[in-house]
Amino acid sequence: MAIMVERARRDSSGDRMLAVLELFTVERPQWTVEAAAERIGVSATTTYRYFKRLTGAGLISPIAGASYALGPAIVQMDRLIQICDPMLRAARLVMTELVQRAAEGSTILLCRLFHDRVMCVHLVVGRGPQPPVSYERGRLMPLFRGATSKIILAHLPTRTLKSLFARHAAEIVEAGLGAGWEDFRRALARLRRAGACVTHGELDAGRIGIAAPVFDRERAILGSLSLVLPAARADEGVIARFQALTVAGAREIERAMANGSVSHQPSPARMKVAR
Amino acid sequence: MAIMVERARRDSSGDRMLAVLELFTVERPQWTVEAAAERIGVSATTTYRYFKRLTGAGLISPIAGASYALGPAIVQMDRLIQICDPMLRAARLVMTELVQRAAEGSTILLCRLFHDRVMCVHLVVGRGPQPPVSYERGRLMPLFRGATSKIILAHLPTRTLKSLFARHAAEIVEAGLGAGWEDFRRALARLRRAGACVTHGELDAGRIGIAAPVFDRERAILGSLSLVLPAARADEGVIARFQALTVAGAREIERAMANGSVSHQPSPARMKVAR
DNA sequence: GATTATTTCTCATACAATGAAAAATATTGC
DNA sequence: GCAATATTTTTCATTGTATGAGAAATAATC
Repeated sequence: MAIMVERARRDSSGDRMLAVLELFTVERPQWTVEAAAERIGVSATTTYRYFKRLTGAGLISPIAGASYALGPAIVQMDRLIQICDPMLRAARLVMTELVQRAAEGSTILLCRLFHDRVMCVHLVVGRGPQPPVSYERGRLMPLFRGATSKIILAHLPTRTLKSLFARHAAEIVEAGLGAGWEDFRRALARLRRAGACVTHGELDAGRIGIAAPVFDRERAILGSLSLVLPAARADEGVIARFQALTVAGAREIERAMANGSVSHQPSPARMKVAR
Repeated sequence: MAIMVERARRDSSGDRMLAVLELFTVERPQWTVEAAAERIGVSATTTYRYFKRLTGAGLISPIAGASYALGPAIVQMDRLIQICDPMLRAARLVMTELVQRAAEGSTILLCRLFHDRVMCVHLVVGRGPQPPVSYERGRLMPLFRGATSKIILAHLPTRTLKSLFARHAAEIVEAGLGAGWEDFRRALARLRRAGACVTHGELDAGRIGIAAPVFDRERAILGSLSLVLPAARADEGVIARFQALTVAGAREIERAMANGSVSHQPSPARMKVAR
């Protein structure tokens, strides 16, 4: 949740109520009113008011004594995303089919671009024993590392890339995406031309990532479909074959979105990204 | 989301920002600033401010043109619940094992009591073809209907039951849980004694629900474990056998919680419920 | 690169959030 | 079941910040 906190700090307005939500982390998933009050620097009275409102909205829920944890609205809204996100809807079946055809020990990921962050929104674990991938559903992925993110990055509008480069030049250089703007630009153009991105052990040691971009009807990038497989099983031929499968999967998702019972979410158009 | 809306209306304070979140429903999963402004009766300027804050917290995220949908923080926080809720952690394995032993066409549900609502937080679908259960993960369940809810209800503190009865007498009568307070009380006592609740087609026609209560270390009710199976496969003997399995599963969950790597969420004690 | 759509900024006003202490309500211990 | 304690809500005067209209800036579209 590091990024969320960082953003909150930047937010001009003193909206401390939403800051309460950001207190809930894996390290500390429950908070008392008192502890939260101290942490956000507000009186107990006001914190009681915040907790009451958040509880009313179902975002948090009381448990044990004076403690609160995240509440039912979170689960409810997550369901909404699962049901209504057209990309996720379309991808579900494609991913299940793809994983059957992939190597043993493979995992399929669907990642989505949210504004200027990438997150896994669906994951299918294939047959065969395997360690979990480190960026499971619900963890923000680094924007500049891993096949998944890189292939998305490669298809962001130039405007966006420029501002990203300005803000994250150091990270970009470190990730080996180019030493300067022109270099970066050329590296991404190469990825675009390839139609997919293959990385070796960038996020998880001993595993290969193969990612293909997923576009909306206006050809704007929505996210990516990735196949993660153990490096042990992969020679060049295998990689080439799975790359083709992944790209085909991405195209299938796009087709399913275009046809699909688009009853719920109409037409996702261009994605807005960091300025 | 009906209940959430209802609560919001009751809330004394004019916290219209959280009301924005409640606009996002299955029927309408994306909103423009303009539409939301009109709906909640606030100027466009203020609505832009709300949207900006919610976006900053990751609760919503811009897509297509002027539209917004639920954002990455929802998925993040849902992961937090999945990882940190001790009951859910403990139940995962138990449920997977239980579903193997259950009849074909069975589904296992883990439901949690949140304050005064019950919601499915984990679901495992067994082998064999079967229609989905109507209360999948993330949908609030009716408090007075279905085995899942009834067995939870039966173990709420008397105080709580009294206030629930006062507020929902009509519903309780309609659900056949008793015509008056004493009747209601006795019906619940019977359920408690039975140690489980079995219902026939109360939520889904043609299906039987078997639910066992799950308690925390202080013996306060946390939620329930349910087995849903097709009525076609169930005679009395089968039901008795699966009831035993379900109860055993609930006990196993409790044991796992007690032992379990309780690193994250310490000791969930007494559940606070509606006054 | 020009036009249009979307978002942010500015600023005066009013309304609502805030904190301390008291009152009410739950929870716990006996 | 009742007393003691912990937790939550209310009250009320004060300050502060949210609010809306329009202008300015920025981003999207052609």
